[in-house]
Amino acid sequence: MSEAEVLSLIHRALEDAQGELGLAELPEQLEVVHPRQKEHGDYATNVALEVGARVGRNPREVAEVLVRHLPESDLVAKVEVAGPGFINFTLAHVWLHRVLHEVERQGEAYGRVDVGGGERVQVEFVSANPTGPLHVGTGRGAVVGDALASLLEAAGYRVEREYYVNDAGTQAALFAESVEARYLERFGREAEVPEGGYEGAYVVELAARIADDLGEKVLEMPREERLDKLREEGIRRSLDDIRATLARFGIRFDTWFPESELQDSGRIHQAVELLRERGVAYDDEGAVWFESTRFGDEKDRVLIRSSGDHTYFAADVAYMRDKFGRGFDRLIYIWGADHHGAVKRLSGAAEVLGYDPEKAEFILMQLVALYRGGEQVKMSKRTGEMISLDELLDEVGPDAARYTLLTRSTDTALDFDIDLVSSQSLDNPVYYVQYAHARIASILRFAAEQGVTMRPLDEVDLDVLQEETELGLLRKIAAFPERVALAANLRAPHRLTRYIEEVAAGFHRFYTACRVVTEDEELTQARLHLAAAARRVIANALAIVGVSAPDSMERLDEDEEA
RNA sequence: GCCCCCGUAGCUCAGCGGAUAGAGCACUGGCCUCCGGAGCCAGGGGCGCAGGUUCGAGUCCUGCCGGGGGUACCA
Repeated sequence: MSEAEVLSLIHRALEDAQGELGLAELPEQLEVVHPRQKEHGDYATNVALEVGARVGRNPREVAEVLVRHLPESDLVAKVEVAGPGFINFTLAHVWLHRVLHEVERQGEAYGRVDVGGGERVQVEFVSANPTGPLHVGTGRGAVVGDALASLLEAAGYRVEREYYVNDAGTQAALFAESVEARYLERFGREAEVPEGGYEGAYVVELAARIADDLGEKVLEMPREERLDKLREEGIRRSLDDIRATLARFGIRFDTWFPESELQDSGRIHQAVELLRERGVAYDDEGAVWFESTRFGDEKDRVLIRSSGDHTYFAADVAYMRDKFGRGFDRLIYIWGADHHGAVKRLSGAAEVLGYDPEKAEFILMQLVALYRGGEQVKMSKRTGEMISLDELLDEVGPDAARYTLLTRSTDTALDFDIDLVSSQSLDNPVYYVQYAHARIASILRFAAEQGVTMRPLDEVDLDVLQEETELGLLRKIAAFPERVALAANLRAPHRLTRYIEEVAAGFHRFYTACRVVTEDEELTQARLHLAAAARRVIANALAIVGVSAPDSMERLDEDEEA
């Protein structure tokens, strides 16, 4: 609202002054920003700079003209022309006080905005092969995908979360053979994990569980039937494990979409044939190829191998058709950066198939490098040398793990040192913001204990909130909706964790400078409402990123053994 | 070679084309008769290099240098 109000003032001034400025057309895009320097007010606009450049007049003069034409508003305390020609708006305190009413009125919904317009968007994430436990790298995708989905919901999109289950390709077959080997060994038979198969201890345990559940009956099956059975049993159990791990992170999916469904229904081959009809697929050396060089790829890529098996890419094309066919307006893929090569291909295919490539967004996450005690831990699913996400959660806890994975831009590679995050966990910003929340809860408890009852906001004189730290906190609280919109538009959940830290810092500063519960009843009432609003914003924002907002935290044990 | 990401404070990272570039950690010095000191305040230090676009560039474009990742009829 705030931005819109200021923008409309500027717009009216522009219309009014159009003739005087000799401006043929109004600038189509007006914008205001929050200046970095406090002295520059709450909002600043650069229109005068743009208009000045366009009509060849000194921007400061233009700014002066515009200011003369600005409509009066009792929400604006001061308007100034500054620097090269910025117009700075300082909001009246009344405006800031008003935000507390807004927070109270909207409650849990405060911060929600509508930039999505109810668009149906599907976020597909994790989608790790169900051949073993999730590891830390996939953890980043899990957390970012889930937080982004929540963020988009808060921004007015209708969101569905989906996990694509690779249960039909080469890896699934290798997995089945690996499980088979361990299963046979379990019954004393000679067997070996195939070349390129899954060597990890996980498969041994999994085979043992299957052997316990099904006994020897799988032994007698013909090979092909046995492999089918073991693949199905193995994948089902892996998915259960994956689901359990994700549940610890608070992540759930609306849909688990199996690749086998695309294969069994013949839709992968259908998709390939469609590409052929559009003239971008051809046969060569017994395989079917996609002309990805048309889309900037350095070479064409195989869709169907000469063995008759489809590649991941072929399934991806069929899968995308399926997604759009289900009526989503927008698809968001959360992929690891190691898959970036597939992006051009797939969006090329989308274009050929008549979809708007803009409607399929790819968010590439740079990789997570895991460290333990300063030493990098090399991970390989094949050899089974890896730290699972479960182990990480055991050591660090879901809140700290989740928050840490959300503090950085997805464009940045992330070094995650387990020892550092767990041993220095008190320095983790997640505790900083949770502490702010708990502190506020504690104040509210204290007030109640003192017999102070919060009056309805309508009966509280908010005008007593005039301290710099009070106003600063109010500004942070007021900014929540626009921060949600920005983070959603940028598809950047880390923008939100940053914001939460700003609110927490704003609160801590306020707390240090201002005592809430005092003899002054009016001031106490106003400050209680301010604190409650800050708590509400922290809680709502933490809910979006999926981190808990505790009402109390365990006290540090000062007497810990030295 | 080609493709993607990154290069900002001693370290880890933010930064919506705007004015005097911010946090955390680390370091130094302060702040509890009172609501939780897991806090607050103060201090030092920084946009890889070279061009270009723009009234204005950490931000956009080109080239170079450095780091990470990808580049299979693997996923």
